[in-house]
Amino acid sequence: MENHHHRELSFLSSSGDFLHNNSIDPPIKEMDFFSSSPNKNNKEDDLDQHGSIIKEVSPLPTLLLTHHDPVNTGLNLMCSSAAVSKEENLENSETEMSILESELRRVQEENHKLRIMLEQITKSYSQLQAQLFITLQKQKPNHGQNMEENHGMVSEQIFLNNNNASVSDGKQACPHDHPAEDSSHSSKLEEPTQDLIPFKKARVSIRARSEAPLISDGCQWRKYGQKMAKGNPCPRAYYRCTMAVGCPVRKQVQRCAEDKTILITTYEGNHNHPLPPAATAIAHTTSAAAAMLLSSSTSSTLRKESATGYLSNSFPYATMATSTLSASQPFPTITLDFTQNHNLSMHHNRVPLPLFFSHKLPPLLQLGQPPPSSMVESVSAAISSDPNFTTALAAAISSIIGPQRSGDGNNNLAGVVPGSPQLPQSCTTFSTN
DNA sequence: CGGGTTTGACCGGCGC
DNA sequence: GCGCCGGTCAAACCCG
Repeated sequence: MENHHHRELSFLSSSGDFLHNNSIDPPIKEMDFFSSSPNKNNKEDDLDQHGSIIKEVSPLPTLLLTHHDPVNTGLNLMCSSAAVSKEENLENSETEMSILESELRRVQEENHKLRIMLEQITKSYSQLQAQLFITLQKQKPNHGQNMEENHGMVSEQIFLNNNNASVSDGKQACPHDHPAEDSSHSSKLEEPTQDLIPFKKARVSIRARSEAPLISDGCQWRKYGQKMAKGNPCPRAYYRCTMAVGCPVRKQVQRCAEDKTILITTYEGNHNHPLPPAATAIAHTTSAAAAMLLSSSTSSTLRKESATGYLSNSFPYATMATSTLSASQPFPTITLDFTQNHNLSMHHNRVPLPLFFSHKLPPLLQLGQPPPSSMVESVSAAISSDPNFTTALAAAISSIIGPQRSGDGNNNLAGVVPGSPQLPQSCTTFSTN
């Protein structure tokens, strides 16, 4: 667990470093607040002599302070120069003090902003947890009531599915959707068994364009089967996670029948072991999607048009995808469609890859647009173009907070990361470029 | 030789 | 009951 936590920190830290290289605006420095970069230099030492106050007031790391090199340089010169008179030293000290004071005020302001941001993040996090908790509670009490609720859910999800086409072009023809099977499958949802094992059946689908036969998602997979699916000339491959013995996570990989450049990868289940950062982030995202799906399934309050917003609030790069809910399949499924981000690119100047996909996923770099020349530029573009950057930060923090709180069993939002069996098992479909 | 892939067989759910 | 279909198993095969 500790090791896992360390990995999460490293993941975020690296992101912070990328951000730090962008000298556009203060939020970049705010990300450095979470950086554990051991950046020690003389300037920091110099500041330490005067800066006990600074350290008490603000926990901001040295990276933030080192932005103001002239101040430190002046200190060094002042202390080392024997030719400077006492008066000049005094004057310089006063000047320096005023500079430090203004610096202190600025840091305090940034600290205040950080606090506000953190509060918002915590609030959103709590809301999501509460929503998930309510969902869990609703499913336990009496099945009779749930039957009625699910009855409503069925009709609603049928409604949602009927609107899928308008959200995701070409998706109808994909075997995952089977629009023609709506009636038969929707009737299944009325069965009590759906109430008994709803989590086990939850699925999330993500579609994207990819020439690669498989995407690298940070996990290790072993192929255990391949089948020809009805209505699709492309075979469906079955994989299971081999990162730990007995890990229940499985995934299916299949190309869309209509557009074979679209790769559909499906994840199912919760990992029972620590995950590498990339896989963790994906697991968070997919689990959030699954949680959202399950929440909507039971509460009947979440509608399709809010699905993307729901996801983008907790995992902002879901805004790159079109979210759709469907009850047309044997398992309730949510689809994150990344095949349409050429539209998004009109709104996001250069939409970088989801941070959590990381550089380990080169295929995803081909999402319909030229890849950024560097992660620095990617993140810079994200900052400058993505108004939801603060929620991106929230996602990153969630990936840290989640594992830390796993002990209490209630605080894991997306809980997929190591062992949170009480949380919904997700099945996510990735389509990559 | 060990680990991963391939592929036909098998199983269970579902509709007719 | 039968057939279809999705999902899984496991022996054979491949590869480094």
